[in-house]
Amino acid sequence: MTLHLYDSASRTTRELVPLRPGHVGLYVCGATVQGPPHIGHVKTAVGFDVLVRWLRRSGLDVTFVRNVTDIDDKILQRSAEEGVPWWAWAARWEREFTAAYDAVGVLPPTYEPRATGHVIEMIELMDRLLDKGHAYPGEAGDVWFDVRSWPEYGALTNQRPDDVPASDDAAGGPEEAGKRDPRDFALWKAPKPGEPLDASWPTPYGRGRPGWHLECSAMARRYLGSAFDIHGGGRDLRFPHHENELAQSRAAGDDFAGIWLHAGLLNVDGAKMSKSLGNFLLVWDVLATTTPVVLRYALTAAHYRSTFEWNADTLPEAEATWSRIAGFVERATERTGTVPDAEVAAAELPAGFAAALDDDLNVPAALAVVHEHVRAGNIALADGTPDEVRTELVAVRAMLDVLGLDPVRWAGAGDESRATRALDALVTAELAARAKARAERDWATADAVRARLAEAGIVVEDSPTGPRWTLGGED
RNA sequence: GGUGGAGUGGCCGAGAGGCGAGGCAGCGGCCUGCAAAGCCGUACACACGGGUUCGAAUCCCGUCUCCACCUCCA
Repeated sequence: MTLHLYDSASRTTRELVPLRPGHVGLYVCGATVQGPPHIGHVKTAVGFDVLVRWLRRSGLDVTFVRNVTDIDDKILQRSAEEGVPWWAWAARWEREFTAAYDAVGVLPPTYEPRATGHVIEMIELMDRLLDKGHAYPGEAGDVWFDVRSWPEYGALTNQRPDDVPASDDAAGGPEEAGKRDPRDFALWKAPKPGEPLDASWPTPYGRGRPGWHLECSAMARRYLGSAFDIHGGGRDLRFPHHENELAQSRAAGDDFAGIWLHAGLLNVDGAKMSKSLGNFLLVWDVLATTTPVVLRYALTAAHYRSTFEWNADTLPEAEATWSRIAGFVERATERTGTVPDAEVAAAELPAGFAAALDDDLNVPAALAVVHEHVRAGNIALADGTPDEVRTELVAVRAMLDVLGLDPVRWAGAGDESRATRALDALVTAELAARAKARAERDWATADAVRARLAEAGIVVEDSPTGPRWTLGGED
């Protein structure tokens, strides 16, 4: 079986057949950097990260482009309120997004183009649309897409053109003067009174700045070509953003995306996050209460297309499940020795796992296979041979690696620190005292040692090969 | 109003005509000096009402409820 994906344009599941054999071009709409990232942003990013990892693991060369929208109405407005140049405001939040993606293990894209760096490409695209009669300049210097000239408008979101609501671009403002149809949307926006001069660029139609939708069409073409394999984004972007992208690119003569992927959004306590409901979760606030890998696990564990229902149980449950998985990998590694990353990357994956991911990235079903192998590994650890333990360890790590969840990689270098070695020496001394007491059947002394260590956040577990210690959970 | 998605056991969460995915929690057991970890066992689950079928959580009709998008959205 090969990868099949649910294409939200045709509303069918389709086999991914790369336009260029062995290569996949992927464009994902990134953030408008107007404020700090919330967990919904990283939820979507983690979903596409699994896609990228699986494509690469399947032997495909992936060119992954994820844009940054670094200019828009809200950025101009917020930065003005804060008295900061708009470009400094955008750069600040762009760095925050990058840090948040890095924290949860989202691999960086091949390229991350900014809207403001691609005005030339946007002008070229507008020229093509103007030449073909699909765009026209408005009276105030804006450039509009002519919806009536494009009968396919509405195709992506299954709307008949007549049902498409009126565009609200500059609704009621003088900018709208000369608009031919209420549904026409802005390709290019003339500067509004009071906007900084450096927020506009010269064009053949006058100074102005990008309309939101234009940048993605222009940048996808620049880096992936006029036709490419997959276009992704959050479900909220289907209309108008992606509908408009599709219309302007196709009207300009580009084939554009082959498959459209839309990630389910994240609800908190049953409703969309909003500041007024008080259920708005910033990435940094969540990471103050848990570890990045637990957040990653929680966000990875649901299907990418489902609405993610976040509630108070989400993190504790993810923590419990993650501990089970990571605990096995840790114990197995202690038993068999470290498995080289290269061996993990080259290992054959269990068929059920691969089949699950090939079926529209069914991560929950894939994780069920992971758990089956964790159980088999635990059984081998109890009464199997080292070879059997190692086989399951490699399988589990290989599968988790595809999901961006290999515990060995997440454990990081901290375990080898001098502080850890010093702590190990002290704990080992304590455990030696406990072993002596146990040998003498002095349970009170033995339990006192264990209690003292527990007080310090150190968990002692006895195993067939002797006691082992770990640092306990966060709290 | 238009468009799309969803309702699965105490909770989370896949599946999509016949074999009870998986996880978390609970209960019983094994192991342990006691624990922990692990293992084994443990569930009249598919919103409601009809229908099709030898057989429906899955297909059809109807009803109810929830969510999202409809020019700020990931």
